[in-house]
Amino acid sequence: MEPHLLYQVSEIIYDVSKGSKFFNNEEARDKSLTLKIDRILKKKADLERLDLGNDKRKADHLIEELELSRDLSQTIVHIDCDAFYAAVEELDRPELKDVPFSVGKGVLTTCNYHARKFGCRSGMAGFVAKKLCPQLIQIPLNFDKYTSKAQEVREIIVDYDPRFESASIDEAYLNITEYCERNSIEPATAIENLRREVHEKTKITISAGIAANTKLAKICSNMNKPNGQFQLPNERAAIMAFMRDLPTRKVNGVGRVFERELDAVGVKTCGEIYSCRQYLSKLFGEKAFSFLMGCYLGLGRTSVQPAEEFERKSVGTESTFAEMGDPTALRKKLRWTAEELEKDMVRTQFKGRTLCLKVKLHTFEVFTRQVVPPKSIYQADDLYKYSLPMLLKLEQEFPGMKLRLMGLRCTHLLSMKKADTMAFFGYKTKMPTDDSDINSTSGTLKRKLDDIEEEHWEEYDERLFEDAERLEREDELNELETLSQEIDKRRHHGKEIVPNPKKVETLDEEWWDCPVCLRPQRSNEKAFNEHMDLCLSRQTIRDVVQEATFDKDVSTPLPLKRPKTERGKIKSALSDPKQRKLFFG
DNA sequence: GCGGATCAC
DNA sequence: TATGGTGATCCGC
Repeated sequence: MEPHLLYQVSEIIYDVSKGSKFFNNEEARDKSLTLKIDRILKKKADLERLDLGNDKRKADHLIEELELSRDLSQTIVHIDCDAFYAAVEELDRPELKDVPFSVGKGVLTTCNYHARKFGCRSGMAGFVAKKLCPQLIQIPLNFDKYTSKAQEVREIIVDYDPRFESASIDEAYLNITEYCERNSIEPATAIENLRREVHEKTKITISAGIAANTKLAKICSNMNKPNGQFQLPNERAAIMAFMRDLPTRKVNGVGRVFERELDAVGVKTCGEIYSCRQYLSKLFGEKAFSFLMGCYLGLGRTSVQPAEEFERKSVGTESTFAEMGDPTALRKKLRWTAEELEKDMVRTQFKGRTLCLKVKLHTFEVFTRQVVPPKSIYQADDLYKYSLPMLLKLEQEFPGMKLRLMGLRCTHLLSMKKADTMAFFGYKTKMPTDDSDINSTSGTLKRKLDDIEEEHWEEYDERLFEDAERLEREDELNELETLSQEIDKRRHHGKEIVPNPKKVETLDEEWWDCPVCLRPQRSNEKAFNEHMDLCLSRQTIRDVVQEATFDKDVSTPLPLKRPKTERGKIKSALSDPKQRKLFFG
């Protein structure tokens, strides 16, 4: 975009935004970022007076170490559908092709390239975009449509890498090393074919980056966008040269804030990271330090992994609404939010051991509060019961508060998928391993699988898979009930939990120290007892898990996160015809 | 472990 | 008139 146009765009954005609550909040955030940067600069000035020889050696040592780990043997590809939602909409409504339009009401989720010429961007408020481009057509989201289109694309890329990794609905990482070898084809040619095939079959254009690892591939897919590709050779010199002049912001993980902070200490490009290496760890922390060293060297992950194999860490829901201050209305909204979350918890088959309430005030300030209920929960009644005290406390903290958003999220998840839970609580003698074969699967599913193997998968009736799923689900529910009771017994030392569903606890000013965890707790007797129960039960769970999971060594801490079981993998594989094919030859 | 903040899409 | 939802991670305390 031309500089003078760019200026006009930002001027318009400023004019329509200034004075709004949103804008005021942005300004406040900007101010605090400026202060943070001042602190960073002062710290750097202090460091400059010190001898940082040690830090420099530490950095150089890390560079050496990282260099040894450099793996140039893999060919990784990042593919990215161009303006995906907009492209899908255009297929249904070809008349949109030549006019600027955006997808998403209120805030633009994405927009086509015509709209971008006017300065419209994803994430922009609808009314601002309309100001920039009065003829902009705004259409609502059709999530189901995008999901099914994405599936069409995936059915093609699976032929290039059956273990591809979905990074989001419209992005994927592939490892095509083996594909290229097997077909004696150059990566660039293979990806040209892939892009052509995707376009022919789905009418979606995609951009691709080809490089030695995921970090580089992701950057490369942005180089010739839209509908283009870029390959960075798997050579150290080429990679170093590429990174040297690359603005830090281009790297995944460097956002608006980190870019500004780095800029302030004189780092605009990844190459400039090197000259600052002795400061980085003290200025930005150890994690950021090694991340930046990886950026300087152009290192990244060389493995890709199906997304289903990643473990989920939270389930949550949130929504924005017209400013609301009436406590009764807020309770009603909380109740509704709890009901929404229950649906997601059931859908994903999890209970949560902690519950997090998020609110956004009318000023756009965001606050979160969390509790650990005395048991893991997922039902709306429980979600509401345990989040209400947090809401009440916030009302005390901000008298007369008005909200524009409310959200609930469960973390420290407990999987309700039977295999996981059984293994977790020691009902299986051996933890499933990653590469265990299909025969290690037990129960209903295995029998079904044995049957299937005798037949040809393509001829197998889809409904029988559903039957298997349903049978298994019934099994799970029954066993889960038994298991749940067993767990509760163990967790509470045989004490009965007395439910008290209606009474809302008041928040006392007084605090007592819990004798188990030694932390201050509300002095309300019931709440205090519940908390103590939890503290005790945590210890009990540790004991149970250690007994069940480990032969001798009980020093390992509570494994909150467990590897996904083989059974889970098989189930996800069965839901995809291409992968099913892989399983059965 | 909690709450704020950042980041990606 | 008016600025999203979901999930992850890191830091300071």
